[in-house]
Amino acid sequence: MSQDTTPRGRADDTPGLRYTAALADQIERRWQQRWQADGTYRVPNPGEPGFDASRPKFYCLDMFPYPSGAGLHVGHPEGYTATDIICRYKRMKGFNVLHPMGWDAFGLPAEQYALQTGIHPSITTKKAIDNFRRQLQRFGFCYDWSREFGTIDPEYYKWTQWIFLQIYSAWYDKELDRARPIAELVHELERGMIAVGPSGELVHLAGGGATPAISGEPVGVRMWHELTSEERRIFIDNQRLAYLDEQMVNWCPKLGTALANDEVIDGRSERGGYPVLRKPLRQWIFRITAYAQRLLDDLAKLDWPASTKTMQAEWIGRSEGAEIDFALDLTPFTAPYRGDIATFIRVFTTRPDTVFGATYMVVAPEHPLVDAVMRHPPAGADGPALRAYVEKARNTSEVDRMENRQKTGVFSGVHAVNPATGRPIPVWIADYVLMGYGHGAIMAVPAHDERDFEFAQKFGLPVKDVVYTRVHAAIAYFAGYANPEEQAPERWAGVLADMLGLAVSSNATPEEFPVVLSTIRGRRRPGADGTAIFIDPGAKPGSQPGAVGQRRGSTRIIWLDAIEEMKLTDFEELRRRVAEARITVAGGAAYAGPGFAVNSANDQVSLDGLHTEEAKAEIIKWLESQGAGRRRVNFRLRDWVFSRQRYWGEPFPIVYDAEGRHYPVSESALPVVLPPLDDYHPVESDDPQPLLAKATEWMNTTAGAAGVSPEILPPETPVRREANTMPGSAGSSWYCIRYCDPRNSDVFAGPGAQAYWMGGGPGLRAGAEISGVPGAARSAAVPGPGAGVDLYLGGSEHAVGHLLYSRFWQKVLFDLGHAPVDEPFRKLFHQGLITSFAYQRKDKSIIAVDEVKEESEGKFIEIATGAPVMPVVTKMSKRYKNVINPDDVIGEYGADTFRLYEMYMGPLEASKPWNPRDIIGLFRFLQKTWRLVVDESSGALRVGPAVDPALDKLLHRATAKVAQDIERLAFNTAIAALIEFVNAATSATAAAPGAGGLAREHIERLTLTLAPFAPHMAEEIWSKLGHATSIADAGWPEVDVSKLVDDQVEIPVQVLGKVRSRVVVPAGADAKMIEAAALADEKIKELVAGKPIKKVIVVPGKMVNVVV
RNA sequence: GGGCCCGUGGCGGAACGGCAGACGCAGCGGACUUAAAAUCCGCGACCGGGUUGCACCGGUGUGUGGGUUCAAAUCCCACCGGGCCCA
Repeated sequence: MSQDTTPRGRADDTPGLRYTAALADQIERRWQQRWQADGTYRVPNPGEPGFDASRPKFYCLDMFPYPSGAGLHVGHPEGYTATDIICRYKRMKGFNVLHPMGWDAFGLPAEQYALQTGIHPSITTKKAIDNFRRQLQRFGFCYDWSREFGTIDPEYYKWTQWIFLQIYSAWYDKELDRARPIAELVHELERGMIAVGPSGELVHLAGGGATPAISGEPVGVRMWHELTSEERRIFIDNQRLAYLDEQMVNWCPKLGTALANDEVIDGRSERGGYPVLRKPLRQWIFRITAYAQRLLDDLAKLDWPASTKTMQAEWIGRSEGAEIDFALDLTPFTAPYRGDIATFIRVFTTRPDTVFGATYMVVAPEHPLVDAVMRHPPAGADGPALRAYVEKARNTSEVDRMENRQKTGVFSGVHAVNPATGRPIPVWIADYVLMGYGHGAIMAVPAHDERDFEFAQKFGLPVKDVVYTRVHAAIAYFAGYANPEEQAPERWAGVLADMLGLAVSSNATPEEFPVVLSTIRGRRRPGADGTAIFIDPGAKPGSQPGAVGQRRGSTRIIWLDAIEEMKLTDFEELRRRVAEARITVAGGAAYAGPGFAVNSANDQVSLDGLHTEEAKAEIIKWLESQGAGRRRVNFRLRDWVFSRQRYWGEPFPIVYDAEGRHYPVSESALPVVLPPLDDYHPVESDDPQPLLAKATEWMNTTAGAAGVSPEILPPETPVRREANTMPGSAGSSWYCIRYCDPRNSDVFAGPGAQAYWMGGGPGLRAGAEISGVPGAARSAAVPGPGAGVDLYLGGSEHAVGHLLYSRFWQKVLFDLGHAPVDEPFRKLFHQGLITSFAYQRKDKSIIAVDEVKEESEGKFIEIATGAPVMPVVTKMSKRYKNVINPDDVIGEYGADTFRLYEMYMGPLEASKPWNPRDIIGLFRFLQKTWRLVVDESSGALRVGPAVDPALDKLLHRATAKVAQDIERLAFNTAIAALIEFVNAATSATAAAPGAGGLAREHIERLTLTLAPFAPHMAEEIWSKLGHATSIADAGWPEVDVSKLVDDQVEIPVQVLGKVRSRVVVPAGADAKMIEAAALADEKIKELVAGKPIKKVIVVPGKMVNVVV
């Protein structure tokens, strides 16, 4: 207990056994020790002594914490208390409950601390863990601490490295749509079932390897036996799910480290303000994109918050469209260099229907064409300007480039040919196109893409309409068919406005425009011809006389304004704009939505008049026939860069030979243990160098010493270890599996343990059976109810990162036959943020709570200036001095009160402010409960002889409500129900002082119902009741449903929806009886007297509404 | 700019489309006490009528404006305000 707090409820004449903070502390510590000594919360695995196979399983997981040096804050126990309550409840309901805890302990803060102090991160981390564990245990959570581990434990990260090797040794078979071991790929290559395509891609040969020599294999396809060993190696490496590639990193030479995007501000490091360069670095990358479709599809079977699913779906970002090849005009290049340059630019577009409107192209500064252009600047390019631009752009982070307010770019000097129009279009280089998306190049359709439009406006590039909205189409029709009278300077705009108004309000299609125009022409006799078009579908006929006229009047003004916006001088100009396909420019913004294709025809294909979806299908068909494009699904999801240039992470089980070829460390040599460093200062260097490279002795070794199998490399071969380490998300991507079997030293988790805790129970087929069963694998193991973690609780900030990576690892392990399910977390829940009060100045800046005083009731001023400030709710922050330390709160009230308070604050998912004033209410509740059942001076139970039937009903109802509310994670209302009962029981026993207290039966039931929320007090009372075993093992009290209903119910009676009276009827009364009772009521009779009763609505047991 | 979520007493919050404000805090009143603390009991949205004061009666109330419905805090539309995510 900290010294600066005052325990509650202490006074001179306090009875010795009043529930004070001191007593709470004594009770809580005593039981915590007892639970630990007895192993109360240890959960055996299948096959272990004490395991009861007849019980269903419940796996409840908290997102494990990063143990920071600052210790727990009040946000941690919120989620942990919630899961603790559920787990205790489920256990009482007869489940085998797995509820583990551990540490996500690799990470930057410990490394930075090491840099300042020279203390090894493992020392600081272990200290932080000890502190976290102590704090958590003080809450009395029912974790099975025997399963605890940290991601930094070599016995754990051995298996993290092992999983990396599984991913490294796997490839994705697109035919079977699952990952398979590389060995199987080699086998199929050898048998001729798979061959290598012209650009090194994998080609499945129909008919297998039986007749590889017979014609039919595509040109350029080579068989395995035709490849050199080096070619084979490159092919295999390109198929791996973990592969090496160059990726740009934000390298800060001064800090000697790579920085995350958000650590770079305006090209300088956030810390220190040193220059940051974009440098390519060879890094390990996971081919998560191979799983994009499955990661998207499988969201459907998860019980997750809809918002989180949406975020993942958007992150994966599936879009359907086409890949289109634009031939390059190579004439500007001098002849000898032409062979050096690709003959076309490939783009991905979601709007192939707009290809006729592609008036220029843009490639990213990193695009291969740019390198070619810089090597041999073509005639039309400004070489120096081009180099300067590319240089600058390549050193700007993607985030900065995307935020780019002003479009920048430079002409490459090259032209491409639009395959649809056959016309040459210029190719520009601009940083608003990213190399990472599509193919790093776009066809620019300025009329129908916002960014392309901006760019075209800035550089004076042509804009061509190829999609019309209904309005555009109507304008074009008018331009073509207006009669001379309607073209008159004083009339054309008015007629056009009427036409647009009618076309839009009637949803007219272009074919109907002639009717629209003729209707307009005859509008002096509106509606006379009875055309459907004229009738406004929204207006109720006859309901509002004049409405149609008024509507048309105001509509006309709106359209006149719109026409004026287009700044047209006269009808001739309108006609010219339409002819030049430049209506969009006049509108001042691109139109990116769907519409009707226009100006989109060549000799072979015409999209004109087709709606966007039809136009897409039509143009793709044509492009495919020309060999210039194909249908394509594209994902926004990028492959996962898995290397970090840090020290405090898992080392890779990989070594390189002198030629830079990589080899895996064999399983038997794992773990590859992180070597100590003399000091943790990075080396200042322009050349990106991971920190681990400083451990030179460890770095430079031999294949044998590193543990590479002699079958792949002779033991004496000198090798260099991989100097990068894995990211923080490595260890957290599979910890949920390890908890099933945390001490297993033979496998990452035993199949039986996994099948029980992660699978659908013991009945689910073991993982080993799944491996190598093509096609059948996934359908056989679609997780049913109970598959995966049954409840995973943690903050929504992990909605994409951690939660997506874990799903990916789980799927890989599943595909390879190592895991029984392909989704780790069946049900997910996010607890809300706990905020705190602070104060805000007039200028909206936040001021710390200790710099403010309350001048008068509800009026706060800043002490330094006397200026008034407003109380606001913000995140807890050291800066605002509004951080709450759980240790202090427990010292003042005890852990049971803390738990109750956090659960009572509001709905679990809502963010809610910590209000110290409110805690006392929950402390009083516990005190009252204690007083109700325990004599404060003797400590004996206050047991009354008789069961009070009224209380009996109330208590059964409370138990039922608490159970119901726990199931739906509504702890605040569950606690309210408990408070209500205790209040009622207190009144009842006070009213009958002779009776002595609650009946024993009631004390038991109340204690059991309270147990999940306030386990220490419940355990104390439970033992006073004479039970020798823990209340954790007691059964949840049965509810007698007959006690949940009353004989008589009071039903409100409404007249015209307002409550006017109430009638008492028997509980089971049917609608007729209730209606009769309601109509017989004096007040109701009076109110409806003289009025005919039109209708009586009766909701049995609920209410009556009389309509007169 | 786009998407999602949320606006209920002085505060935190309750409320399967069916009695708005459960429960807690703060406040007020009473009991107990020499007194206080603690405890126990009670009151608690607003306006009007009524009454010495109650009781009671009528009306208005869930950010604003509309709509659907016998009935709306709850469903739909628009707006205002706040939050989160993406850009």
